[in-house]
Formats: sequence, structure tokens, C-alpha cells
Amino acid sequence: MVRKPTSKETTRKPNMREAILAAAEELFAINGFNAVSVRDIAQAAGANPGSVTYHFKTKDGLLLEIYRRHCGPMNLRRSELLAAAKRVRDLQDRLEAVVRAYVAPAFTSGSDLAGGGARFTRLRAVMSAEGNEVARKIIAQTFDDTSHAFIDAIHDSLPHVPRTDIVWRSHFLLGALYYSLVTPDRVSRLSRGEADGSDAASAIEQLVQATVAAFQAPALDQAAPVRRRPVVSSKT
Amino acid sequence: MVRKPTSKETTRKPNMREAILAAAEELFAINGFNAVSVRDIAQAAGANPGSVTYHFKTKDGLLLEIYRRHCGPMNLRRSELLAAAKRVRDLQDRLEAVVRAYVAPAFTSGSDLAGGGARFTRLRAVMSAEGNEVARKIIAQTFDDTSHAFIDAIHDSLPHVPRTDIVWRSHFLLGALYYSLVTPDRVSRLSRGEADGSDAASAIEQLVQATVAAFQAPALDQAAPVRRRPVVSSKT
DNA sequence: TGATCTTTTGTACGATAGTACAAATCACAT
DNA sequence: ATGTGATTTGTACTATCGTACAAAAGATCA
Repeated sequence: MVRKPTSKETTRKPNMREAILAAAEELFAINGFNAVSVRDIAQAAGANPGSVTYHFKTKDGLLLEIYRRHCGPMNLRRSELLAAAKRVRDLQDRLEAVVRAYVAPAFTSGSDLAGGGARFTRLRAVMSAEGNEVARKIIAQTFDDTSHAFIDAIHDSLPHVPRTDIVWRSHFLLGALYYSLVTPDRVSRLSRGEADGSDAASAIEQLVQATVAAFQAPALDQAAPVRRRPVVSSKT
Repeated sequence: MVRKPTSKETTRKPNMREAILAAAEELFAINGFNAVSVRDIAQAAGANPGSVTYHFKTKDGLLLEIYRRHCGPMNLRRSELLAAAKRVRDLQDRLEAVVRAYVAPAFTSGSDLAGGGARFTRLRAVMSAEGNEVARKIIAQTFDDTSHAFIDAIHDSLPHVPRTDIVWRSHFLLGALYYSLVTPDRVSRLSRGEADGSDAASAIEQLVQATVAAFQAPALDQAAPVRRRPVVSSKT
């Protein structure tokens, strides 16, 4: 086993392995796992189908490697931003900073891979919807710690809101985040062209603003008795 | 009297066609369109694969029929609830009623089909993530009118918020709604068992409460100048 | 009952899926 | 240059896919 110690680590060969990863990520994120064949991926990467088997053994293995590539850097980036957000003194500002620390890395590049943040997040959204087993496992064991850290940080800013409510609302946040990446065109369509659903900056700002307000909503248990709840029934 | 009404409408036999529809809806909603084979559906329905072809011609035709079954009733139900909600006098109560009118039918039965609401909504979520063409077409031409009606109703309750923001926030609402139906177990897990993500009533209440607050958030354009935005940067 | 229409069954076909594997090719240290 | 391990290619195998279609079975009514 001879490694390559001589030349610098920045080996600059037209790496087929990377091309396959990039093509797979793109195709999976758009069409889902099952709709994309190994041959589709190979063709998009300019590679031979057998090459995929050689590098990743199976199609599942390829997906797993995509996750391995992104989870670490994105988690790290989030931890950094979360740590910085926690240092914000003003409670209101801190809440917004924490939410932003959660949202931003999902849209922007979470690693050195070009524009990989949004694409990988969209991939996660699609895999989640498809109930992909490989994705489910690695996500649960990779992101749950981070999710708990964010939930705790938000709870610190909103001590009067029960943790259960925080969990629900952060779940809604992730759902909104995912959906914004999955069907951005719907925003453009419903706004009759006034908004661009594909604009990451707009999406982030809108999402942060809306989510902060959602987190600040009164807790369910105390909201109910304070004001009567409007009872709506359809006619008849 | 000789001619009895065409047995099509009134027939009450153990309908294989219905069994296939129900099985397909269930399987598609859980595993996605591409992961489920016609044979899987037939087996789950206790039918022969050829029977699926006979009743629905193609797999796409089967999906289309599922949508046709649900879209009408769910839209109708939403319209009824929206009309009732618009009659609420208090502006704050009306907003909540409108949101509830949008959310509730997605969780509960939208038609006479047993418990079909949540299942069909989950199906829509999964098809949306997979970018299914059949679903995309029928959804856009069936639900966009309703979506606009809700957006307008919400805008009426919040005249000071630009329509663009309303669109974004209602988009987030749908994303949160979808995600709650796709991975309810995540709520249970992150709350460490304190919340049940599968409980429709809890989901509705949490979602309505959070969303109403999100809609009531200040508009983006006016929020920015009023308070300084906390700028967060990770330590370099 | 027999005739006719609807529905279900069984089977088969062509296409494509994931993957295995041997041969060919490349990269590179010696 | 040459040998060696890493990579790429080409091909093939088996399984399963969606769908077609003829035959069997069931239902309906003169």
C-alpha cells in the first residue's frame, strides 16, 4: 500500500469519484433516490456504470458517502454559529441569532463543496419524504445532538415556553425549510412573480422572521384559558 | 322501472377497485411512488396485478385517480370552513379561524373516505418531494385557487403585512404541515417522549398557534429599520 | 337457460434495474 | 522502460419493473 506522500495533498486530477458524487447528489436531490438509476448517475458524471460499483460498492453506499461528506461540515458550521449566537446578550436578538444559525447553513454552502448547502438540504428533505432507511439512520445519529443543542438554546431564550412547544415549533421550522428548498417555484407562482422562491437570501430572512415570531408565541397551555378560542363550524 | 339506474353508481359489492385505491394510497404515502410496484399494490389489496391495469390502465392513472378522489372533497371542506372563518368578527380570532380552516382538513378526514385526510396529505407531501409530474399538474390546477383564497383571507386580517410576506409564511405553513405528517416520530424523539408527533389534535393546535404568530410577525421591510439586526459571525 | 358484458386471473414480453467480474487502461515508483 | 496496484471499461447475469392480452370466472337480463 503505497500512499502518495510526495505530491501535495491537493491532488488535482479529474477525479471521477467526485464527479459521481456530485452527479448523484444533484439527481437524488431533484428526483429522489428510487427514480434515479446508477446508469443515470454514471452518464451525468461522464463515467461508466461499473465505476460507481467500484467506488461505492452499492447505490446505498453512494448515498451514504454523500451524507458523510456533508454532515460533518454542516454540523460544525452550525455549532460555530450557535456558539456565536449564544454570546448575544439581548434575549430577543439572541433568539433571532440562534434561529439564523440553524437556518443559514442549510441554504448556503455548508462546506467547501460548491453551493452544496442548499442542494444537500434538499436531498435530505427528499430522502426524508421517501422514508429512505440509509438516510434516516445517519440523520438521526448525526443531527439529533445538534437539534437538541438548538432546542436548548431556544428554550434558554424563552424560558416560559414549555420544551414540548419548542420541539414542535422547531419541527415546523425544519419542515418549512425543507419545503422551501423542494418547491421554491410555488412561492413565485402564488406571489404572482412578486417574490422569487429560489432566492436564498429572501428565503432565509423570511424564514427567520416568521420562525422567531412562531417561537415567541404564547405556550399552548396558557394561551387557551387567556382568550376564548374561536370555534368554527361549517354551515349545516 | 325496467331500466334501473346504472349499477355503476349504486353498486355495493366488495369493490376490488376501491381496495386497490386504498392500498395504493397507503403504500405511496409511506414509501413514495417509485419505490412501490404495481405488484406490491395488488398484493396489499388482495388483487391480481392485471386487475390494476384493467381498472386504471397505468400506474400513473392509478395515482391520478387517487388525487381525483380527494381533491374535490378536501377543497370543498376547506371552502366551507374558510367561509365560516371569514364571518368571525374579531380580527385576531378570524386569523386563527382561517388558519385552522386551512390546517384541519389536511389532518382529519377530508371526505367520506375513512381517515383519508392525513394519509392523502402525506401522499401529497411525498409526491411533492419526489417531483412527481402527475401530482404537480393536478395539484397546481386544483389547489392554487384555494391557496389564493386563503392568502387573501389572511391578508384581510393583516392589511399591514405585504402580500409577499403572507405568501412566504403560508408556504412555510404548508411545509410544516407536510413535514409533521411525514416524520411525526421525530417530534416524539426530540421531545424525549413528552409529545406524540402522531397525535393529530396536538399537531393541529401547535401548528395553528405557531402559524398565527408567524403571520402576525412584522413585515420584513419595516422590521429591519426598527430594530438592528443581530449580526452573527463565527469566530474566524 | 343462454347470451352478453364486466371483472378477474394467469402468463408473458420487452425494458430496465442493481451489481458482479474479467479485461483493458492508467499512474507512477523503481 | 517496466512492473504493479489503482482505476476504468465493457459486458453479462439475474431480478423486477410496467404493461399487454387471452382465457377463465362472474354477473345480468331477455
